[in-house]
Amino acid sequence: MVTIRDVARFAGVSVATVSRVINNKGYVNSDTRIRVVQAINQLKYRPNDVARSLFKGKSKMIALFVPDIMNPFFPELARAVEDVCNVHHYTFVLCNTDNSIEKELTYLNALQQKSVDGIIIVSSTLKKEHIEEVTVPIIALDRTFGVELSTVKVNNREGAREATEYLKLLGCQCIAHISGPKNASNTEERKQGYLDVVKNDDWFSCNYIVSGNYNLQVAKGVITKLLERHPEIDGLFVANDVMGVGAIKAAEELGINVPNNLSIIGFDGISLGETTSPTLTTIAQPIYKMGSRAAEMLIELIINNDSQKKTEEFSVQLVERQSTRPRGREE
Amino acid sequence: MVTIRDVARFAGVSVATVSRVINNKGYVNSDTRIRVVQAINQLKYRPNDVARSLFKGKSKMIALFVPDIMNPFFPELARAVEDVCNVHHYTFVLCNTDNSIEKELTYLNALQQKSVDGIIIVSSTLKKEHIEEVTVPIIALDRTFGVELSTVKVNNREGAREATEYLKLLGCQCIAHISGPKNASNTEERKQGYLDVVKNDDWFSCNYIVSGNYNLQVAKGVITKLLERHPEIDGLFVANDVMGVGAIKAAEELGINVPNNLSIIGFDGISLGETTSPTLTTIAQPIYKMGSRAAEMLIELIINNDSQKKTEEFSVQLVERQSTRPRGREE
DNA sequence: TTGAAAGCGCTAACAA
DNA sequence: TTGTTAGCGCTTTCAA
Repeated sequence: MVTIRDVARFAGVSVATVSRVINNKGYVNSDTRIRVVQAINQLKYRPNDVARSLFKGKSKMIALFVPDIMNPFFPELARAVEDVCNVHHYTFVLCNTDNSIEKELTYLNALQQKSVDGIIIVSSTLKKEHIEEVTVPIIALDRTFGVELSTVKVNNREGAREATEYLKLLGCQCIAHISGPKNASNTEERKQGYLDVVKNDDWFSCNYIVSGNYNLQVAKGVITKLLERHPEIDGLFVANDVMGVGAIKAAEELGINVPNNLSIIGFDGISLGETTSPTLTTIAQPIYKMGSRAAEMLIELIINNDSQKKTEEFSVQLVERQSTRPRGREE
Repeated sequence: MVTIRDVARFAGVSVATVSRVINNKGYVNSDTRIRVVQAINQLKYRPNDVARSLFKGKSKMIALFVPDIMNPFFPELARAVEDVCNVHHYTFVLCNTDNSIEKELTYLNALQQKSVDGIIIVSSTLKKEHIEEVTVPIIALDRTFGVELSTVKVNNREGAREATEYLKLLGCQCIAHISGPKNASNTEERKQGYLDVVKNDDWFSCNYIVSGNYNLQVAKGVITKLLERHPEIDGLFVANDVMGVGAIKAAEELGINVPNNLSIIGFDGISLGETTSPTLTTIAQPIYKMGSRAAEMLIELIINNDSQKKTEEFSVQLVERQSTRPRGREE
């Protein structure tokens, strides 16, 4: 391995001068600089980032915690974060947590030992006491957890209202809601948005809310049961698109025509919703933008170590596809 | 930050002794050990991995290159690699290359500066000369590129043969092939497998092979044209599932009934193929196994620095779903 | 069984 | 404008 000493020797200068050249910092005579640059090129010298990290106490690495990269909502988020990392010369570390507090804590420890500069976290399980000892900057993404942190998310409640109102507008008379896992903050927000719209309706009953755990198979199962038990349901607001696909599958197997006899709307706007038949109407989040914004905020935080917490809330957008249709207007 | 010096001072020993305790290496009196352990716990000491890396010249990090994590084939691979990393206490770095040689070279450089211990690469663009200067162990995954490296892949040619023969068995009289991008090694292998089965048939013509670039939209476009121009086609072997979904969509829009009038078989076995309607028959790869095996091989390579190259070829499996059906047996 | 000290490759304070 | 040197926190040789 070629070190800064080798370069210094080769160019006939001190290591300090070489350091000045490679960091473009401090006074260096232009002739000297040229000699150094030539030496660097001749020797194909590359500075050792580990040594730099040791001195600086920073590693130029950023980590992203997601429950599971195999869940199709997360790759776009990961991609966005990585792209921003790239621009700013950070290395991107990906951590799948499986919503396990143990894994999260293990990662938190390991990453700090590696002097990771900052972490973007999608979590439903972390609590205040776990984060308190963490000294690196953290951004919460997609959902909050019991800690006050700078956050990037969407207005879930409003999006859920919009979804439910849209179903009403189509003429749905009985709208059920498939919700996410209890501990996720956005589960509650989306459920509230749904309730805002329907809770005072005559037909409404709590039985129309069931949890599908943000999981396709689980959702498909509970939706099948729900639709069998309640044939009066003609609208379904499903709290994410993965479960929305489960809803379409469930209806298909039950022989219920979507959208003629049942309108289904999801939440997220992942591309999976475009591949089903019918394609899935949804409340789309600006996923890529959220990921990249979170990364940018984190990098700002790393640089300025600003202790002020701020939440950036993006707005969602209704994307009309084939799984919804006005009641009584079959084709 | 608590350092090894602090622990040493607190325990009344030297840093060498503390080092011996935390690494469980060398002689340490059991009383001394207890004192040190207590000091570590009291002070909540965590060794600094950056300092360790600097000394060892290794970082306990592994990187994975994929074209784009948003392509649904790659998350499972990434997940597998990360799981294995976890078991062996490696940190997992994800790099999206977009099939760009510039990005790949930039990553290769950056990662070496960070003393990354090894790299798993899915690439169609890297060449011998780019890899020659790389000193860290590398494993090729999913496809080969012009370098002799230890490799984990499936027997694409055989899988392609199996797919095409399956279509023949169903009674297809005219089978087209949608291939991947020219530069990917598995594109050629799958195309060869297809040709093995059909090239001597009377009906066969090169016009039945078109490239869809492993991309849904591109594939959908070319397949639409192909089916319009050649209504005689009754079987489609599509070189990956993403394009297979494009094929189903194209047929749907053209009003061609799948599987009654056209059988479609994909390749990969990603779960996306289960969400379409009809679901996609496919040649499934053991994706998770391949990822985890690649990671295990890499870690072996890191430890033993064995220079011997070996290729592990997994076998594929036909998964019959709804997009294929015997000719003349409509339901 | 333990400790002193060199050194991994780099940066930055200080001196010249 | 340049060089000397003290660390960053750790591991490991060598000597005691």
